[in-house]
Amino acid sequence: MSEIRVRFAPSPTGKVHIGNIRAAIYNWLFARHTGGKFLLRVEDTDLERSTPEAIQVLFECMEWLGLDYDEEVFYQTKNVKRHLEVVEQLLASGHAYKCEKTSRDGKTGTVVMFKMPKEGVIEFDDIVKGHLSKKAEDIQDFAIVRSDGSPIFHIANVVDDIDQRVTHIIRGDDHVENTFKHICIFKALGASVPKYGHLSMIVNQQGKPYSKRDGAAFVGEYREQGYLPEALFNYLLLLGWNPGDDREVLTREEMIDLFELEKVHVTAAMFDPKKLAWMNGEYIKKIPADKFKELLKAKVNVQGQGEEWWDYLANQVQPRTKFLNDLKTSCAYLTTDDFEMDPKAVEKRLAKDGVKATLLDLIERFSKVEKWEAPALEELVKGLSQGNGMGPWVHPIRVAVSGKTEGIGLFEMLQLLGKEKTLSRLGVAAEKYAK
RNA sequence: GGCCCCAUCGUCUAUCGGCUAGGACAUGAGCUUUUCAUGCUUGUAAGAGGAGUUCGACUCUCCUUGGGGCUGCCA
Repeated sequence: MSEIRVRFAPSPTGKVHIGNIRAAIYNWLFARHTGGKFLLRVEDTDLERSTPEAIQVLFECMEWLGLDYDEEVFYQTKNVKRHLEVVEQLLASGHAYKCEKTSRDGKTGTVVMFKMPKEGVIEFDDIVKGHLSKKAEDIQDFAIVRSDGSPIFHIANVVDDIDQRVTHIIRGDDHVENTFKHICIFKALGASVPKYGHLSMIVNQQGKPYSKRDGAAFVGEYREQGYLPEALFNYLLLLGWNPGDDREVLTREEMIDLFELEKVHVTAAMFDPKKLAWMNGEYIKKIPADKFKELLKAKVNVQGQGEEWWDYLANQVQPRTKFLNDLKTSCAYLTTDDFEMDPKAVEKRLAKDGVKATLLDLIERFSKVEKWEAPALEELVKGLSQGNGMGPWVHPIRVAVSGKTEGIGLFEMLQLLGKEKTLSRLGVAAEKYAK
């Protein structure tokens, strides 16, 4: 019984497309689930785009998502000699022939063509798409070596899969047609044909392949925007697969345990940034409190506060955060007195008749408070409202103190700011904005 | 044009012939006697169309329609 071996074989272009990385995720999960090996092959035959930097980006994306691979990285360019040897073999056995051809851009030269069978049916059982077949006559001979002598994808891909002893090829839908060709190469070489699983595409709202025009299409962009790798991983996994019950947020262990290629969907899936955002929030809530506090400290620059203060803030902020990158702006009022005032908020809550009097009254009352803590402050304002809504007090305070209409609990916010800052900001608001 | 594939709420999906068609995101309403980017309750919302098989079809078959992929000296 030979072990299961799968590979992720991207061509490094400097960016890793989400559809591509989903294929990597499925390969990885399949390998981990079955106890097989997950291999990384860099198809770097396009010398112009395959720079060391581009390969580095690939590695970083893999690592960010926790896609660790077994065995050494396999570089396609290092196997060119083998590719060409195999072509000689095909030439000798009559499975390939040389031919004069004119390319699209008008260059004429001699290429090596693979000779397709002229009759019969080529078929295979795709693990996700089911039985697929095609008449041999519907597939034309195709080039495997360019006129400059370099091997083409089809031959390189197959030879590498043979050399890496790949047993299952899990890749994008766009390779289905190639598969019929590749199977013929495997057979011509007397090699065993691997099993295939073709993944549907990730599409945009128009049902077209998801591209950079539709939003963030590359892994790096999600990283920059402050998405958690676990959230992207989980979301991409759900785009075409589910555990068979209502669970959606899954631990890595559950994913490995439950993943089955047979259950992967055949249909294309539309990418929904909103659901990803929701999932990111779910993962942010799962961050251990201590770790979240450290992340918060890194994003929000406030000096001279103790651990207790940070714990309190983190506790307030964590459940309301969907993107770590938002922390800096959502907490801006804590880091500087020169924070931005939302004009709409000012207009709605401060620039109204009577607000000035309210604020001045509050300043007077607040300045008498000795124990500057949220519950006491809340009691005070509650007393003012006399059982009616606290809106007339709460809204102006919030805007005066933070410049926004939204954020953490108001009284918690005041406690965190401290008495002095609260009073001075109420004063500024009364002078500058209120009527 | 030719070949191949696909089709359940707006979106991701459950259903492997018995369905009052379930869940999640989004969205509407309400509650949490302050904010919401938290939490809870709740509403709207789906089987493309047509034949057939069957006691019974979202589930099986065929056709139509619609969508996608491929058709390179790209991968």
